[in-house]
Amino acid sequence: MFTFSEENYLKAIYHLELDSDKVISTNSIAKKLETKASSVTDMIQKLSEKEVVVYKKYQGVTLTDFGRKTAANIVRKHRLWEVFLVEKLNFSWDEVHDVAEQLEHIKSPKLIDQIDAFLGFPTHDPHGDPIPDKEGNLKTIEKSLLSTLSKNESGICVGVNDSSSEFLKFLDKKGVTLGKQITVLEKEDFDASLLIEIDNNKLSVSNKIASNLYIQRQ
Amino acid sequence: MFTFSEENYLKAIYHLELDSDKVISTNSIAKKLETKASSVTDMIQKLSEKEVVVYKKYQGVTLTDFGRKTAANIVRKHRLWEVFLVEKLNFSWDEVHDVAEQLEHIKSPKLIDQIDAFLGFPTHDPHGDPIPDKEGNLKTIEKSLLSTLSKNESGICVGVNDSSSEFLKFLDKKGVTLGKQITVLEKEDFDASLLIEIDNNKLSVSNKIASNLYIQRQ
DNA sequence: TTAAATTTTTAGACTTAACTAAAAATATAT
DNA sequence: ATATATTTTTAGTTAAGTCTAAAAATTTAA
Ligand SMILES: [Mn+2]
Ligand SMILES: [Mn+2]
Ligand SMILES: [Mn+2]
Ligand SMILES: [Mn+2]
Repeated sequence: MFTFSEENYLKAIYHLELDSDKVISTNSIAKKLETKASSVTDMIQKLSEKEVVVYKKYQGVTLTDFGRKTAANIVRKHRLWEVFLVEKLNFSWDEVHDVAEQLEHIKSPKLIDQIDAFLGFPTHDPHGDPIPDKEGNLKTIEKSLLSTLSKNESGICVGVNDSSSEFLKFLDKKGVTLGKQITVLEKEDFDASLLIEIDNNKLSVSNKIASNLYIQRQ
Repeated sequence: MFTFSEENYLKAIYHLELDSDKVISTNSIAKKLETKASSVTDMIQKLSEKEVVVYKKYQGVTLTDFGRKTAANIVRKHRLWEVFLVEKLNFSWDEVHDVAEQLEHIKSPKLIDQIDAFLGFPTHDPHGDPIPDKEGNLKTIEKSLLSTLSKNESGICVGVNDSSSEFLKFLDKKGVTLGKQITVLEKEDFDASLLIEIDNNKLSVSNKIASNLYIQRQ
């Protein structure tokens, strides 16, 4: 079994590997966990002892298969709990992350299996992120940042890149939620902002917004 | 905020106070938490600093109002989670305690309020124990140990004194569950065993069983 | 009421997971 | 290729929570 701290390190390394497929540096882990590089070195050495990461001094770290599966399982729990909170307990998508950060560490295989079944085996969490299966596999859907769409292209809003509470609340205010159809009406060269159509309304979105919204092209 | 360890100490003291209404000794806490008296002294001093207990060297400990409310809230969470696991996730009453021991430490007022509402504001947990309200008050129902009933008395099974998995599984096997009507047909002087009627069946129960089952007389 | 037994506290040590500061290794730039 | 900058590791502290062993206080028994 792993401590909370070990689980958080595993999850951080897992996420870093997913969006870089390179060896993960001490510093990048420190940045992600808002801790010091020296603390990371300590923990990495322990995780290496426990055979969840492969580590050579100064060479960064990679997850072993066992480590990756362990990490995926934590992410699985995190995302299933987020679905539960939204679907069953009337949480909004900007409120669930912090609670899920706690709930993901609860140790009970039966509990998470039952939550999964209770929710009807969801495949994605409230932010559009895929839920790893029990073996740790996740099927990613084809999705593109809104900022990469051309004029007149359209698609369905399927996820967010930034899932901070601020961004999510902003989207709520603008009426942008997952599942909505979006069409790019204009692209401004000047500031890379977009004029989009959503719910038969025109909405102007900055490049910052557009580079944090995932669209499934159609 | 309190650490897991502090919360467990608070809960232990709370339970000890409930079934003794005396000042609580260092040793009794150590026994309940399966730890050493010296560790208890350390922790008690910290809890005293935090003003959740009143402590004078060698004089034992009592909860302050704030401490009692804090402890009751942990028990509230524990029991609501137990109800959730049984009612919504198909756990049996002998499986829920260990998971609830973890879940009771999750910090999110909204979460527990929503669970409470989702469950329809239950008043008792799967073992018949009362669920403290948000102010920490618990209303206890009139109940007696089965062993205290006389011949020909009857009542409803409303709780267990021992909620170990072994005892609960044993009760399941014998068909004894909360809500069932029980009538005492015979009391044996020799070994204090009882012959009871339940579901139109006769069942012989030892004194050990009878002193761990709560009955609401009728 | 003194002695023995029990309970409780203190002192000192250990583990985990942080931190800072300094040393060592690696990467980058001249 | 050498100097500089950056990254990473090591060494040494700290705090929380536990432990054992010993001292102190309290309770019980003679
Ligand atoms: Mn999240
Ligand atoms: Mn999410
Ligand atoms: Mn319980
Ligand atoms: Mn219970």
